[in-house]
Amino acid sequence: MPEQFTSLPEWLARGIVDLFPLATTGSEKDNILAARLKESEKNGKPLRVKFGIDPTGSDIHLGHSILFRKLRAFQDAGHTAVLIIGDFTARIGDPTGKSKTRIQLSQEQVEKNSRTYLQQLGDGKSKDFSLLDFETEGRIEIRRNSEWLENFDMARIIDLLSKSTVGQMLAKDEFSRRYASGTSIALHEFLYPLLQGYDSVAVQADIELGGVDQKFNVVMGRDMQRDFGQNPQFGLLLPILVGLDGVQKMSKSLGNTISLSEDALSMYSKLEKIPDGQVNDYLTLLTECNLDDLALNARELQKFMALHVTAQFHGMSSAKIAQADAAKIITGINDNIEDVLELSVATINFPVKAFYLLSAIGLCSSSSDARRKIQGGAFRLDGEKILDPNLEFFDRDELVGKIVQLGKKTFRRISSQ
RNA sequence: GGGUCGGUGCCCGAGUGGUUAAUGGGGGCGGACUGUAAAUCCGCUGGCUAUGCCUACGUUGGUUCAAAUCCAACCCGGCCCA
Repeated sequence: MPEQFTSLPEWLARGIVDLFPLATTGSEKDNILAARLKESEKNGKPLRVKFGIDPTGSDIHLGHSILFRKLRAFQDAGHTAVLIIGDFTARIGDPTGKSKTRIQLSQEQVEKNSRTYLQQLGDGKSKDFSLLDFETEGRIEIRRNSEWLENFDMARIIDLLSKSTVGQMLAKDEFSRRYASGTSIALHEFLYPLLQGYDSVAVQADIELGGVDQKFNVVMGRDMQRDFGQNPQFGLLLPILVGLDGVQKMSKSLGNTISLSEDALSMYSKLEKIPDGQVNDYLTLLTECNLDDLALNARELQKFMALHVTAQFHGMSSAKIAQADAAKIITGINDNIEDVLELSVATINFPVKAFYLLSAIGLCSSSSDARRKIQGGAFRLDGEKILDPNLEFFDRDELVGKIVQLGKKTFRRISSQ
């Protein structure tokens, strides 16, 4: 743990890369987060921890989960998670990390995404099996920023705009890069950081969580709060999780994600392939495991990490089954995999050709794709490689109970219905 | 608003009247290999129950036997000028 965070409790300090303000002298100690936590404990007033999500997608992956885990840690310590659904700002699109103007989403789409998000975070579930605590009174507050942004009038907007400068905006990494490279920057994109900053004012945040790429926006929140006469929030930044490729950040558009909704086997299989250099980060950011006790070689460490991360979402026993199954797949002993998803062929009309089957069943994205995969040797039925895309199956019973394998990782057992 | 350059498949980027789903690279997927992986090598990388038929080079029309390639209008972007 970096030295400057040692005054913080372990649950809070774990994994964080930046915290501000960070007092360096005794006279400023009121600004220190540690002192603030103690004070809150003493007067029994929980801190309001802001975290904003833009409902621009519908799927939460492990990369998102590190922020939610930290938010949960605050909840468990008795504080209030203020989850802001950026239903209004999503319609602008956060320019952070974007090389081009984001497409503005419709209100219906945003609403739909929000619901899916909350569901995945555990709304309605027991806190023991969910990412956030929706159960305990006072631990969560869900706000939509359309609540206060929708009815901003022009005077208000101008007032907000006056609080930042073109220089400040152009100092922001993405903007300067885009400006320099001649990519368009629409004016409304400048509004995004200001509005996210204003969210902090609206909910009177004490702390804001964010990824390191959110620093600009979080700092803007502090500026806004100061301008509106509030005590500026603390900024607490967590690293960006690197994705499956081991290089780029985990992000849906890069296709290198592990989604929270994945089944245990697929989650485990992906995790055990995380490049060696990232395994420690995964352990730090995605588990509570104590790293000091681990004296494992690289491969064992990958498996250990994969097991523990998977266990958090599926339970330890399912994770262990996934581990055993994954080992069988790797060693080529595919016949008695326990935890294979079932696949129905009830809607298929027989006789059916192999390529059409794979496509209709949803394992391949199109029938052309299925043909290519089969010709490339990716398709096995009960371990037997099938290379002819036109091979016909004459009736259902011929297939029921068999294991369809596509590539190395995808296994499905054909069910009777 | 004026001038000018440009918009090509997931991305970058060739092509500039005529076999051809469109060179090349990246990414992705599949196969081999291996400690899973990475690296390397090989293959694939629009769609269709398909040995043929569709749809594709910003949009819409036009010229032509033939257009991503020529023309027109429109839409979008960069730069310069206002």
